[in-house]
Amino acid sequence: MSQNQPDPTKPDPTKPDDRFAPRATKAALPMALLRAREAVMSHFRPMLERHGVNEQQWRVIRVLAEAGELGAGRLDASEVAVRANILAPSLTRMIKALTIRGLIVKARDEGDGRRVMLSVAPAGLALLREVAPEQARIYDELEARFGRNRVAALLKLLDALSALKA
Amino acid sequence: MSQNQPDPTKPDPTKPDDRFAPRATKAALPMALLRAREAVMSHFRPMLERHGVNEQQWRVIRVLAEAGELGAGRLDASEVAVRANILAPSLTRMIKALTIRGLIVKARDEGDGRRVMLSVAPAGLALLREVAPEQARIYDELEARFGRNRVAALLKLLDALSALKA
DNA sequence: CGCTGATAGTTAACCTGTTAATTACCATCC
DNA sequence: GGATGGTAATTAACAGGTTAACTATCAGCG
Repeated sequence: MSQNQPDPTKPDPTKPDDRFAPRATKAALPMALLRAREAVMSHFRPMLERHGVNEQQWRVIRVLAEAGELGAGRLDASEVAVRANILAPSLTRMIKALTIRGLIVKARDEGDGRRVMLSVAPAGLALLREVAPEQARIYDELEARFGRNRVAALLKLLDALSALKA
Repeated sequence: MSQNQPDPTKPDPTKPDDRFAPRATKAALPMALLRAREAVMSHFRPMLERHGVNEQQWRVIRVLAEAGELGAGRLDASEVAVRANILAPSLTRMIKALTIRGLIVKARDEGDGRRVMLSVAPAGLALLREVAPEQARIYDELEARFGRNRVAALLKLLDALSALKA
C-alpha cells in the first residue's frame, strides 16, 4: 500500500466530500456483492420467468432435487430453508403455492409432529428436466466468459467471507 | 468434459442424484453471492437497526451524501436509484417515508418537470454523522479479519463480474 | 400547433425479506 | 402425569423486489 496522496493537507478537489461517506458506495463490499449478484441473475431470470418460476421457487426445487428425486429426498422445512437461504416465514408461504401447483409434496413427519417433510412432486421433476439443462448452458457460457479460474477464485473468496457471519 | 464415471451403468450410490441438479447449490455463484452478502450484512444490520434505518434507506442517504452534503448534492431520483441499486418503484415508496421523517428533501426540477431532485436534509446529515463512524469501524474490523488483500481481490472480481450484466 | 414517441415517476399487484408473536408439538424434570 | 422450557412451523404486519400499466412531461417533426 503506497502513499497515493502526496499532500494530505490539500484535499483532492475532484473528490466530492469524503467526510460523511467513509467508503464510497462503489467500493463497499455489500453493494459490490449486490451488484454482482444482480448481474449474474440477469442472465437467469428471463429463463426462469419463461418457465413460470421465480428465483426462490427454483432454489427450493433444486435443493429438494439434490436430496434425491421424488420420495427418495425428503427434507424437513428447516433444512430446506437453510440450504436454499430462505427464511422460514417465506418458505411457509412458498410451500403452499408450490404444493397447489403440484411441484412439491408436503407431508407431516411420523415420529415428530412438528416437522414438515418436503419432497419433489412429479410435476416438479418434469420442471427440473426442462429447466436444468437450460440453466447449465447459461451457467457454462457465463463461466466461460468470466473465466473458469476467476469463478473458482471468486467462489473460494465468497465461501471464506461467508464464514465470517456474525 | 472428461469421463469421470468409470462405469456409467453403475451410478455412484454416494452421490444422491446429479442428473437434475446441474451444479450443487453450494457451488452456484448466485447462492454464494447471496450467502456472502448475508454474512457481511449480519455485521451491519444490528447497528443500522439501532439507528432506526434499514439497509436500503441507509444506501439512499449515503448516495446522496456522496454527491455533496445538503443542497450541494442534488441528484434526480433515477440517478439515486442506479447508484443505490434500488428499483424506481421501491425508491418512490422510500422517498415518501424518508421525506416524512425529514431525512431527505424532495423537490421538483426547474426546467424538467418530470425529474424529482433529492438531497440530504439536516436530520439526514445528523444521522450520517452518527452512523458513518460506527459503520467505518465495523467495516475496518471486517476488512482486517478477512485481510485487506483479499477484500481488494474480491472487489476486483465482483466488479468484473458486474460488467457481465445482460 | 398538434401528433408522435421517448423519458421520469408513480401506481398497482404480487411475491419475498424481516421481525415478532403465536401455535403445536416434543422433552424433561419434579 | 402435569408444569416447564425448547423447537418447528405458522401467522401477522410492514417494507422492499419485480414486472406491467399508467400518468405527466419533454422533444421532434410534419
